[in-house]
Amino acid sequence: MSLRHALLGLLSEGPASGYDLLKLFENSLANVWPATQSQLYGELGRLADAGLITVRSEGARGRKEYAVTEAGREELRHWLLDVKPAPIRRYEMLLRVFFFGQISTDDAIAYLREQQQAAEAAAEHLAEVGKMIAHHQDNFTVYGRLALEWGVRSNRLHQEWAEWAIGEVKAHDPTANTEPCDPS
Amino acid sequence: MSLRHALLGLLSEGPASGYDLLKLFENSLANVWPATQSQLYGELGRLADAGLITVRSEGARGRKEYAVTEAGREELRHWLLDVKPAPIRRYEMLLRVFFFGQISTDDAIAYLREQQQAAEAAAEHLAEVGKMIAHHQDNFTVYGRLALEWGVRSNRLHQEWAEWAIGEVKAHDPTANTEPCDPS
DNA sequence: CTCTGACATTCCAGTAGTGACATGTCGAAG
DNA sequence: CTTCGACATGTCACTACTGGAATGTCAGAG
Repeated sequence: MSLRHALLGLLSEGPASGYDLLKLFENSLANVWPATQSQLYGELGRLADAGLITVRSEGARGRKEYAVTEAGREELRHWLLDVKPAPIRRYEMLLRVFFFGQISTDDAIAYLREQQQAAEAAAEHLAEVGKMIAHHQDNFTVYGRLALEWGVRSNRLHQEWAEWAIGEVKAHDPTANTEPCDPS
Repeated sequence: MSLRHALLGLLSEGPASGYDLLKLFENSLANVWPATQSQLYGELGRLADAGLITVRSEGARGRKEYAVTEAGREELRHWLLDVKPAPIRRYEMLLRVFFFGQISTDDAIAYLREQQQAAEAAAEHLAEVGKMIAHHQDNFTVYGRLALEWGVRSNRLHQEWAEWAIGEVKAHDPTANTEPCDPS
């Protein structure tokens, strides 16, 4: 049910069409809550049915400009203040780690290296986002920067963990690599 | 499609029934990939239909003991080696941060404090898991500890970020109450 | 004038996950 | 001998999300 609130939040900053919202999503919320076009339009319809938003005007090309209603604003506040965010529970990347026993030590290390590189790439992407929004000062961007910093730190964690995990895997099976291990 | 591979992975360590797998899940994989009972049984059926696992024997109370087939082992290896894990993209917690403009600074800070506490609680939970598995030495546990360490670091990140973000929010609106309940 | 590309919406089939319910067996304790 | 809790599986309705296709409008470039 979070897309619903993401849309209410975006519309709280000003009226917009489905198409506008789709564009807005791309370089902001999509980083923390992606949504496809079909999902977005569907949700807008349901939101309108529920009276949380209204069609403020119909423009050219069938464009419908939506605006939040008072009920919508209320719902958004309620969600922000009273509903606890669901913690993340699914980590496909970590799931595989449990099964390292099924592959060779070298393959496991290669997997971890890839993860490290993926985090590096993600860090570059975030740096770009940071540059793009560097001169914006709207509410949305100001607070979005908090999320951005989370991303930066998260990527660092990812990289450092992978480094450490490679060490652990090597220590557990020293035959895989040049690093010797004490034969007590 | 990850539950499929989680089950193949569990069965790779030895045959088990749906019920057994459900229990196994609880204190290991559920931390990185939760699944409900209905999902699990459903997936076992599909896995058997696909020939990736077979019913090795039927015991008392309708118990069906499943074992991986060669095709299943192959599929698991393929997934481990060739399929890139999907990165995490949904952070309900961060989504709300974008909308801090809709609530008071004090409420935003309270939200971040709650997040910090949630991370603390999660850290305690992981510490317990760590204690529980301290003396196990199976493959599963050994590699699971890598995932556990990720969790520990992740919680630390969560807490430190929240601390930092509170500072940022305060800096952005200095009228907010700075030391809420410290009478020193 | 025509074509292209951005604007703009709607619908649909399919998959994954949730939560609840229904059903039944077996061993052990009282 | 009954009842209770662990064992054990199956089914259903619902929601969220994915990916793709279909449809059409309008402005500006050539």
